Amino acid sequence: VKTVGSGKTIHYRKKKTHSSSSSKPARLRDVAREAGVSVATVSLVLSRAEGCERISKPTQDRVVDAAERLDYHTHCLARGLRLQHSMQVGLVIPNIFHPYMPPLIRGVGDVVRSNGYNLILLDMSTSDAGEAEECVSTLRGGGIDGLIIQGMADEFGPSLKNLPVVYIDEYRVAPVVRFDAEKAGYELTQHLIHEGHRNIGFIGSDVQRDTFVMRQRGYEKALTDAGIERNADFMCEVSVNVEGGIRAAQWITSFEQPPSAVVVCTDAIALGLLPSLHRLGVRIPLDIAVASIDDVELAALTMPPLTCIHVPAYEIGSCAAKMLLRILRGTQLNHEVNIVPTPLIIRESSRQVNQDSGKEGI
Amino acid sequence: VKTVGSGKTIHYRKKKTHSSSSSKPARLRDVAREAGVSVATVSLVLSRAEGCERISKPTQDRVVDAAERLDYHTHCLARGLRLQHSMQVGLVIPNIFHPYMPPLIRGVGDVVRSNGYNLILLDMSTSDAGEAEECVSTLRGGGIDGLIIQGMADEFGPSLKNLPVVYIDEYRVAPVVRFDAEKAGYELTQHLIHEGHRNIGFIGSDVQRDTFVMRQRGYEKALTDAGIERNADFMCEVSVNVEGGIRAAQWITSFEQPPSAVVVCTDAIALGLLPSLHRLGVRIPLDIAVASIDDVELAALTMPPLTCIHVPAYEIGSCAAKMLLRILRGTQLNHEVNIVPTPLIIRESSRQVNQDSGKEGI
DNA sequence: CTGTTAGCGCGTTCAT
DNA sequence: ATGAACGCGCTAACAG
Repeated sequence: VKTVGSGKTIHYRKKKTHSSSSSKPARLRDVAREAGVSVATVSLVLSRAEGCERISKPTQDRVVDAAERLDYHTHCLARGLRLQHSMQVGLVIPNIFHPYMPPLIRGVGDVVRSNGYNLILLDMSTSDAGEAEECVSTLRGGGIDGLIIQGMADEFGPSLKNLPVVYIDEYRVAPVVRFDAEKAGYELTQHLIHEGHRNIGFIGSDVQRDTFVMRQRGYEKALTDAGIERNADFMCEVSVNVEGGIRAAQWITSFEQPPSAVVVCTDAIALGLLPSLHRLGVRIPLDIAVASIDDVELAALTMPPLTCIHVPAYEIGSCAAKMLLRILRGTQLNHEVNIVPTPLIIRESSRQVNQDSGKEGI
Repeated sequence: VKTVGSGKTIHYRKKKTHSSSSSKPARLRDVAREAGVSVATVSLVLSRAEGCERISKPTQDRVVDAAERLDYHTHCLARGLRLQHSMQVGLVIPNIFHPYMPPLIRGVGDVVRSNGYNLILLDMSTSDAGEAEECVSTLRGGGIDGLIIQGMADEFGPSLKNLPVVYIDEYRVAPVVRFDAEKAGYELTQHLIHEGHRNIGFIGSDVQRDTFVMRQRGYEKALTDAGIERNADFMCEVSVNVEGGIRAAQWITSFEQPPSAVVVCTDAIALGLLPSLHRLGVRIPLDIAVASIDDVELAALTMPPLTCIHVPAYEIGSCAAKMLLRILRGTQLNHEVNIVPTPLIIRESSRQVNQDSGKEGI
């Protein structure tokens, strides 16, 4: 019986079931009692899996056996508190509905999980600006060891102080992994020019994220470099989803003299655009050629198959996760900028002549 | 200076920066010192947001002010350890690539987040059976307060002991939220029968989850009830993704006398099937009518638009989350089975006559 | 080789 | 109205 301070002992939990098959989960001390050793020994044996010196073999066996019997599982919170890490990383995304997201999330998830970390998904689609920051603020205190932020760098100001962060698809922060969005817009436009188009439109995003600004800049630069004058009438902004594509189709058909080709800033829009144009009687690529950025899985299966800049979402996610893990292991990479390659995939939506079906995607 | 036990004091952290702008995050005791009160007072003021009696107004202000100055954030792990909850729930899904998942995830996320919980996403796509269970096992100890499991009930055995769980789309466990998959298969088949079809095929899943078994059972029952003999040749099993749809298209075109209609067990397959059939020269619904289950966003934009049983993924997710929260608040609902309605959405892919485009989805 | 115990940061009871 | 101290469960430093 120990006596501390003023000599009083307060019992928070009156019940002290010594039974080993209690409904309460087993604790370290329960295992220690069951195995007839101290908690330190149990901790030593169970934490260093297999690589545990100092403790005799028979003792180890007794401990492992006892833990098994009691169905013991380390208490994450207690362990985390002691070790000062939660083994959790957060992933902040603006919109889980974009078909670009699932592979990106899986890329992050695969890497962090195989390294013992859990993934906290922070889908900010339905949140206002302040909520995202507040949400992360809460997590700051021990909740997460690091953070990956896709396309929402602006929403987080000083609240990220002293928290390891890796960004995705950003241009004014680091460390970051992204593809060259300007080059993507440029190459797509250039491709359409090579196909003989001069009146090329651009369907942009109504949210002003850096990656979208760069895509548009690439489009504009390609026109300029080819000596083609820009026509502001041929540019529009819609929401980044299927609805946006539907609206873009209406926009295109509203012209007396529509562009002969359009660059779409992202597949999420193109996926709505193509079927909508088809229903409005616009033939692709005969009446209008279409090219887009992302190359999500379904882009190869639109009618006709969609010419795209392929953005490797899974690789981007896993790369970001790997970078974050390096930071968590102590490496400083404050200024690292990782740019992943984005090949141009030419399909029928932009080809003038070759109309034979049945080749792509099957 | 206090003396406990053998009278020795070990200093884990030698440095004791009393500066308020240290790089280390501020702790409760730092705020207490800054405000000139005890930690108990600070805890009292900061935990009960605004609704804090007992403490005088000026003291409260001093505390709040000090916390603000030091950029104090409660340490999740410490708080969780003390309160015996992590304020985190897990969501286990078999495959984030299925277009049914994003709205479901968001449904869960919205509800839990607005109740102060974080969402740990456990995407088991790339994991073998044991890994899923191991993963959850680790989380068990304090890591999560509850769990939502979609379509993977079999993978988890006794490891879920004493952990609040809500299932989605399961048939042999509870509490659960699901739609009536058998009715879905039944109504779709019945619809095709009403459209005049007799030779109706079924494209099933090659993984044997209950929901898929029930969908097939509904299809079979509808045929039986209509007095149509089942033809095993008209049933196949493919992987639940776009590739599966592509393979299903090849399967259909391999018949000399193909079925005049098919029920597809899920949109993920149908999304690959439709364009593939189109490329193989099969006209829909003229040569073959198609109907599917899920009604994901893009189902309204296929060519032609896809007849579906609409499954409200967001509602299912949010319903499961609400049920879990009720359990976490102490309500027992061990046997609750929540079945959400699934309307039949008839579109052009199954209509024999009405071929006018431009009505659906725009 | 094993046991004892401080302390991670917080919430809370009891005493003042 | 406020403060002192315990303990949530675990790891690690140190004693034996």
